[in-house]
Amino acid sequence: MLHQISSMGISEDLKQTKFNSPTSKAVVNIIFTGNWMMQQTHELLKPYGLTPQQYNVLRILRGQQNNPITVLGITERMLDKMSNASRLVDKLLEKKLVLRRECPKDRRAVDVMILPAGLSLLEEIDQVQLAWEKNFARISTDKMDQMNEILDEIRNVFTNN
Amino acid sequence: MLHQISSMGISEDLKQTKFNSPTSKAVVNIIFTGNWMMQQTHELLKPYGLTPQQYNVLRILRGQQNNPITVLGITERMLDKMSNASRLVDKLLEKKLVLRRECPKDRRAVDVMILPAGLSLLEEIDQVQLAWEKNFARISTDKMDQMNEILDEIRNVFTNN
DNA sequence: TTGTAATTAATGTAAATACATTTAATTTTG
DNA sequence: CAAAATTAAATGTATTTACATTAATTACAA
Repeated sequence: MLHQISSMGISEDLKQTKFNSPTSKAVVNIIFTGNWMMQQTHELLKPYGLTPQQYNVLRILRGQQNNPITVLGITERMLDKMSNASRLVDKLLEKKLVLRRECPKDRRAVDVMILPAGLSLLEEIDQVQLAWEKNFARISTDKMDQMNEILDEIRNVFTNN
Repeated sequence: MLHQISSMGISEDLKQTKFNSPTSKAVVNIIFTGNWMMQQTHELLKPYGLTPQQYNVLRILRGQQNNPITVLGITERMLDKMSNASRLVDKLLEKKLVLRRECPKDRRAVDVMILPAGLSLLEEIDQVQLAWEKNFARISTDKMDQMNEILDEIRNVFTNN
């Protein structure tokens, strides 16, 4: 069960705030909705003892399909690059969800792989995540596509010019 | 139906990721773009010695138009509710950007107001912020409006049912 | 009224984060 | 080859965060 942290008030405030332009509003709106979405995810993960960052790392490991990935590789793929992949892997190791060993090709590097326990935990969470996403069913696929496109475009403003 | 997301605009690291649906992608995309946007804002604010949270509080205070607001009032309006408004106000006080005094109507509460120094700092930042937003000029106002509408709709899914 | 509940802000704290530094291994250069 | 530069991961640390608790005041109910 997800709890809303009195979004009524904040959403209201966002509406009441006067913005100079749709762009000015978008900047605040994206940050705000991103925080909100992260908070929702956080609540969803709590029963499974994972932080959103740990979850993100686990999913990256799953995406490797049984191939090991180095700590640096994880860092490059993380949503929030500033977090410390080393310590996140520590946490996952404590929970026995991943395996860590020296990389044979380069002894500076460390290979990390997801364990079956990690995979089955992810599968369990997948179910809940999917069920939760049904909350958005009333928003059309077209709209979601549109929004994804615009978000991508917004970030690209800085990458292609 | 599986949607293969073509992600021209998606950052390098998310590019490979396959999503099961536009909604699944949207969840990650919103969090990721929110982090990205926050990071941009953070860089923009660094020269002025403000964290994004302190900046947010200052803007809330400016929005009060010379009326005091309590610490609780600030908390309710903050983008990230979990931060500690009390300590944020402490920081702004150290910088002599705000005024804090006991609320005469309720001695439990504390009134906070922005000082002229705070206002002029905000005005300075406004200039830079506005200049930075010009980076998004090539994205049409219509698109920004669309996106704002969809983001609002996404959050509202949980408030109206 | 008086005691109980509630609210408001501040404080305590364990953990997480941002960022710098260190250590070890590898690559490059002279 | 040896020295210097670079790279990868871990570690140190100050700050921030999330969350619980406390202290003071107000509201409320018996």
